[in-house]
Amino acid sequence: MATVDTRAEPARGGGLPRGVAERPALLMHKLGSEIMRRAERPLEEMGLTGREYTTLAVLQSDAPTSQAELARLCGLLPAQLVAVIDELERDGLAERRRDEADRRRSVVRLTPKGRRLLARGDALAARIEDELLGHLDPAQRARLHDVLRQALEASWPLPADDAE
Amino acid sequence: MATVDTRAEPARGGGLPRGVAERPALLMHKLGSEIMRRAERPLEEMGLTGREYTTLAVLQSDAPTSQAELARLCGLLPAQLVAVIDELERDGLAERRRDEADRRRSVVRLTPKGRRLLARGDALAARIEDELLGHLDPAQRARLHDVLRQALEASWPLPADDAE
DNA sequence: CGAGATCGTTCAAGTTCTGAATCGTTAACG
DNA sequence: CGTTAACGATTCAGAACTTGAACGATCTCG
Repeated sequence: MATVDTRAEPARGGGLPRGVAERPALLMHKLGSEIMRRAERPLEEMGLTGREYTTLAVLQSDAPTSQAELARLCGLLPAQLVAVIDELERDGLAERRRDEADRRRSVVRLTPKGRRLLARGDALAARIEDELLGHLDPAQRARLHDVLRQALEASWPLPADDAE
Repeated sequence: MATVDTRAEPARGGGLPRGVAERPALLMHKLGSEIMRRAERPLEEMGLTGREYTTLAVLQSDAPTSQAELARLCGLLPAQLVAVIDELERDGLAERRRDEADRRRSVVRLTPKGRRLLARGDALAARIEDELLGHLDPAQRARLHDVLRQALEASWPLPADDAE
């Protein structure tokens, strides 16, 4: 049972509200936005948006064979991805190439510059992770990483089984 | 060191992309949105939006003394909260009362109906948590809950120290 | 009293999301 | 082969959301 028994208290100074702290689902959601909130400013200073960083990461690690697949992996609509790639290309971080085997597709590839900036983004992400998880030792952190990965990996098939 | 060493592989079927799975920060962010994504449809069926559910939760657990404080706790702008409270009030889930001690403020209180719907929302949240964390036993889950709470509680002061 | 701050609210401008329509290309199949 | 359907990338328009500025009412405090 979700341990929500909260007898409303005066609501102290600046802390995390109990209404959130007591509810795992809200906690997880808030953690997600907190990470973005913290990353936004520094990312912007290196000329990236959160979405662009994610896209670079997926480009490097998953080598998608089309924009449609890239969009799916990034959780974006194809129409949204167009603007992202436009921007990455404009900044020389990635480039489109027409797939000669199937000329409808354009394959997006990281440039060396894109790879370098992704590395800087990863360093930033690691720094933010340190800020948030400073109270955990490396083993606990690795464990948390596994738990999160399993949670998302196990739950992944669902988005597809859109039976309606 | 962030373990990102990824030699791009063919990008399998529907799974979680490696670009995300390997990066804790992206994982946490994705988990946050995945939760919302899953909650949205069922919440809508009970007439709530994610934001409204969060607001009900904070109302019950933190008893904020003004809309401004409620907004801060919910991570919303006061101007955004107006629409949320309008809607909650329209649905009979909460009500505004003018604070007689300081007549600028309106104190928002849950109605019994609001409390009941919040309980249903909590049940839904617990169900989604089960889906995502089914692979953890209760002790591990409690541990995860603590870890997340600590991460956010420790990091909370920062939003305030806007020294620029 | 009067200057300045605070609270809730409204409004307008900017941004983003979303779905439909389009164009070129490929696949299916009689 | 030739026609029809499907697919990939793109554009576009309308809706939805965010954000900051401005407002009227109210409080604080010298």
